[in-house]
Amino acid sequence: MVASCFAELLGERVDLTAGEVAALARLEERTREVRRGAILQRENEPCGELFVLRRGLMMSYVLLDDGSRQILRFLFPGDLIGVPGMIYRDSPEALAALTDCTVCPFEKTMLSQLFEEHPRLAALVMALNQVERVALTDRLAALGRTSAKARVAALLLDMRNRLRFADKAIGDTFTLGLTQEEVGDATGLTAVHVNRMLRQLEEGGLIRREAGRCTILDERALRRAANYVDRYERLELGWLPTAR
Amino acid sequence: MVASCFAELLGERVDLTAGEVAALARLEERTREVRRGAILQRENEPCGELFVLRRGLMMSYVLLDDGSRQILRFLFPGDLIGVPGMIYRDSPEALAALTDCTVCPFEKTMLSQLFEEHPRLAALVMALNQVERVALTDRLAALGRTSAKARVAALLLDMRNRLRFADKAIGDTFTLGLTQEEVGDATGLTAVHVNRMLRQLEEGGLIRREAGRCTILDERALRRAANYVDRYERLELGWLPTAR
DNA sequence: CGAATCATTGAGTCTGGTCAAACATGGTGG
DNA sequence: CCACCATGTTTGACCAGACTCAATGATTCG
Repeated sequence: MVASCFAELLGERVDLTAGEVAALARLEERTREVRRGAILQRENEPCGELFVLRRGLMMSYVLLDDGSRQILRFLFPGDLIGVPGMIYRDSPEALAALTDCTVCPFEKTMLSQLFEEHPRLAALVMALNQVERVALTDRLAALGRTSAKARVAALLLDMRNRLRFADKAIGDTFTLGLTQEEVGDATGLTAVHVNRMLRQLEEGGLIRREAGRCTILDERALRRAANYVDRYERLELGWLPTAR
Repeated sequence: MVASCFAELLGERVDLTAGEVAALARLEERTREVRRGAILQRENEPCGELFVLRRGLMMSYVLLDDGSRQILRFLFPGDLIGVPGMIYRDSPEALAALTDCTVCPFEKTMLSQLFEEHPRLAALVMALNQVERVALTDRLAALGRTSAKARVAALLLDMRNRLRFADKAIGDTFTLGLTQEEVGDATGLTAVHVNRMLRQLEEGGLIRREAGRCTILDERALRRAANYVDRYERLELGWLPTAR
């Protein structure tokens, strides 16, 4: 096993030096197990720590007054999670495990140490923040201006791509690992309507579903229906400072 | 005039050293004027530069296939804009001026220099990125899970707060400076429906409108209607590395 | 003063929500 | 192995919030 899951993720983008790898490994010295369904961080409760997600699938979400939930983001191994804890006393979002997970908690002072000692890593972390930011604005535009069908299609494509990033063996068939209610909470729809949209996509020959697995039959058409752009591709990182 | 608009914004959060102020001033050595209505950066076109917004109100937005527009964010003096240009060759979002503006373009290599020489500023920039990220997720939740009235109310509160941040003299009355179509494109509604929601807020005694100005009559009720939290307040920055 | 942009209002439509029931699935304990 | 329960999926009938289209006022600007 690699020393650091986060280093592995960053290593996809740039060649890390031994010193950088060592610094990143320090973020993952401790581990904690989180059971499927368990809540790692509740909304509006103090958040002293940040985490690296090492294993499993998690989500961040908020609950509204009327009890409805908006899922903000799905979290994959290598993701830095609970980052808003860096600047707020109480967490603006909740973190929960969708599968059994392993997380590595670390103190926020570790981050400032990273910034001092490894400017290139700091810049890289900020670059990945930007990727996340752009992915969020894509979803914002989807919620504001696209149809229910397009939002569901976009979610399927995004999940497939992110699952594939972790497991290169994944092709056009994958296990979504979400209930239709969760898909609805991510796309701003009801579970019932998600079901109808999945059916439409299936009837249109864009996807096939069987036994909890989903196959993308016509990726081009699905991308068109979804207005989807993969933001994790083709990053320009030539401007990064030199490694230390 | 202060050397740097960005320094002024950061200076609201921490006491900057002379060296830091000087480094920030280098981001704003050049200036460019942008006319009201002009587009500084088109979507999907190469974006070589980043900018500091020095004067005026701008917005970032995306256009969808069907011609509709989603406004992602309104931009105020001191904001770093076009940041996604840091990692993508082509801009994922457009930038346009809502009033006559002054911007300060700078190269992305300037950023890496900042990261190397001023780790505290790098951390601070990242912290402000997080504020922006959380503000975006608030809007995501609003678009996904709240009513039209709530979204319009949230926009009013947010614009008032951000205008007040720049001009402390602003109280409960302010000039919104947006057309109802722009409000709609920011909230995922049509201009017609925005008009009806404003009317409802006015009839409910929450706001008053006259001659393009808006007065918040019952801030508590408006906050409640909007589910609004000001994310620009109460940041915890004690963990920042020491200044250089 | 005319043209253009923006705000307002009404009538009718449609996308997506609500409610409720039936159906599938999988895990559990007897 | 099977009955049972909990959870999740599917489907139908109906409803409502938000959209569309269209017309009329109000402002602003040249």
